[in-house]
This record gives sequence, C-alpha cells and structure tokens, in this order.
Amino acid sequence: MKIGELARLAGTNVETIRYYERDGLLPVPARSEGNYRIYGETHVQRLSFIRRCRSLDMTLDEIRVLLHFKESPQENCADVNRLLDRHIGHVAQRMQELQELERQLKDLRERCGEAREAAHCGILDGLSQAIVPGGETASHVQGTHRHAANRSLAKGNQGNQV
Amino acid sequence: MKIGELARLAGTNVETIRYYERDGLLPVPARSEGNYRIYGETHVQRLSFIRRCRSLDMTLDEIRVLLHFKESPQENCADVNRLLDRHIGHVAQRMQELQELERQLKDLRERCGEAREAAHCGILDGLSQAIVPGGETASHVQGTHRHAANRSLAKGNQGNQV
DNA sequence: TAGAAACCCTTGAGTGACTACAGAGTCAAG
DNA sequence: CTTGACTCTGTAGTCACTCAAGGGTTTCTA
Ligand SMILES: [Zn+2]
Ligand SMILES: [Zn+2]
Ligand SMILES: [Zn+2]
Ligand SMILES: [Zn+2]
Repeated sequence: MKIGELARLAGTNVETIRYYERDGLLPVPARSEGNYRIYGETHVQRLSFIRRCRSLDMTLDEIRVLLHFKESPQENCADVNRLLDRHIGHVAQRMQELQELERQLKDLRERCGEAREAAHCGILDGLSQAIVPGGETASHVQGTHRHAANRSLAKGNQGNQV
Repeated sequence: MKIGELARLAGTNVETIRYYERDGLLPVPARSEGNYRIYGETHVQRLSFIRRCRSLDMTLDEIRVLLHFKESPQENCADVNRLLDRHIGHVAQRMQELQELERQLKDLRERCGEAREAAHCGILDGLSQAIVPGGETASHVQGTHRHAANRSLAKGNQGNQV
C-alpha cells in the first residue's frame, strides 16, 4: 500500500509518517518504480502502536523504548513496567499542577464579578500582585495550551480501527 | 538598572527578557553609553505581570490582551473577564483529558503485574490493541511532558517578591 | 593601573512533535 | 491526452523560550 492508505488505516497524516521515518521510528520502506513508499501490514501495526502511545501522551523517546521491547520478545519486560509507572507519574504530576492552577485562576476570577472600568478590574489588580510561592515541582508535563499542531492527534484517532 | 537586575527582580532569565522585547511584550528600553539596556520600575512591574500570567499557563497572546487593558484603564474589562473564563476552561479541559489518560494508563499497567518475557507483557499487548475511541476534545491544553526549557518558569518564580 | 572577572551585546541555532507549503514528478480514470 | 488525485523532496514555521559563540563594557581587585 502507499503512504495515503497507511495514513488512513493508522489515523495519522502523511507528513507525520514521513517525519517518523526521518526520526527513525518507522523503518525505511521499499519503494515502487515511481519512487513511492510501499508499506505492508507490519507498518500498519507499528504505526498504530506509535499512535496509540502518543494518544497516551508518551514522548517519542518513551515510545522508542517500548518499540525496542516489542522487537525483543525474549527480554524481560521490567523496564516496560517501570516506564509506564514513571509515565503515569508524569500525568499525575501534571494533574496536580493543573489543579493548583485552576484554584488560583478561580480565585482570581472572583475578584471581578462583573465588567467595569479596566482601572478597577479585580483581575488585572490581582495579576499585578506578588505570586503565591506555591511549591513548584519539576515534572516534565507540559503547559495548558494545545495548538493546531497537536489537534491532529485527536482528529487522527477518531474512527481508526486497526 | 541593567538587564541582570531586572531579571533578578522579576525572577526571569536574561535571555527571556530580550526575547520578550523582540516579541513586543516589553517596550524597547533606553540604552546606556556602552549600549546596555536600562530599565526602571515600570519595566519591573510589567515583566512581573507577564511572568505571573505565564505561571498561570497563559499564552503570550492571552497576556498581550491583558497588557492592553492594563494600558487602557478607561476601557471596559468585560474582555478580561471573558479571557480568564476561557483560560479557566482551557485548564479544566486539559485536566479532564489527563484524568481519562490516567485511567487508561492505570488499566494498562494492571495488565502486567510483575516482570516477565516481553513477548507476554500485558502492557505491550494492550498497546497493540485498538484504541478506545474516547471523546477527543479539542482544547488547546498541551501534552504531558515538561522539558528543560519550561522548567525555568518554576525556577524563575521561586523567591521573587515584587 | 593592569588585568581578571562579571556582566552585557548580537546573531543564530536548537528544543518536541509535528504541520504546511512550494514545486516537481507519478499514476489512474475518462 | 488531459485532468485530478496522489506522491516526492526540501524547507520553513509553530511556541516559548534556552544556549552558545564571539565579541564589547564595566567593575573589582592586586
Ligand atoms: Zn512520560
Ligand atoms: Zn474585570
Ligand atoms: Zn488559555
Ligand atoms: Zn510487563
């Protein structure tokens, strides 16, 4: 199959597939006479695995480790389990941060019940005061804004059935 | 004061200040004879405001809007309130996503109680199956991994008192 | 007063995980 | 034989910074 069909089957977009190839996550595929990439069932499996991991917010490096173990079935999976535990920790950590954020933001929001002159807006006032020195933890979980770039993951995962 | 002192006072690093200037968030400051940037109290205020907003995970574009209202005290602050409401929504949305993620990850984790051959690891198996087509929502809240780049925000905010 | 250390300058590249585009080539249907 | 859908490579852009090279300036100290 060509790249477009692989993309459809795995709920990915074509550029992402080429990106994964460049990045070493997908093996370099055979080429047709016309220089088109040619894929088989194994590629669908592997790409689907990657996308599933990505939908669980793993990094490509985390995924690389998992792929290694998929390809070395005789090795002990203790590292897989550890990786997952650590990643669950990453998610939990970020959730805590976001909870604290939500609390602060709601506090702030209450400072301006209804619209008035910006000069007396409780929100702007609140933002002008010192930060509560909340325990900043160093998780590797990212910020609060998902941009166009990331939305394709959600889009890609709709209606894919491997 | 010079850029280093501003950085100290606002809990930022120097490169970030120059970046904000390039990006139009901070006004172009006066220069000394030796071509050093010279700042005053207003810069400290403005930069602290920006950093406080960033610590609440707002985007620079969201912050630009807030800065506009800080500079137009006679305007009505309804947009400020709306912006904050929307941003609270961003955070809440991401928290829901992460809760769903955590659930899926914990399910997955239970599939491999203790280490064994990778060939029979319940986690790798689970990741090889179809995705639960969970309701993917299009928030703008980002992923699960915070990298070195972002950690400075936490670091920067420690012990700053404007 | 010399020289070292600390600070500052600009420019350009790198981060993660992609997306988007330009300009070209390939292929199947009508 | 043309149209249109698909594919190719290569490059640049996203966000909010961070880092480094290779210089200049200021300040402290011997
Ligand atoms: Zn992780
Ligand atoms: Zn208000
Ligand atoms: Zn927001
Ligand atoms: Zn296992």
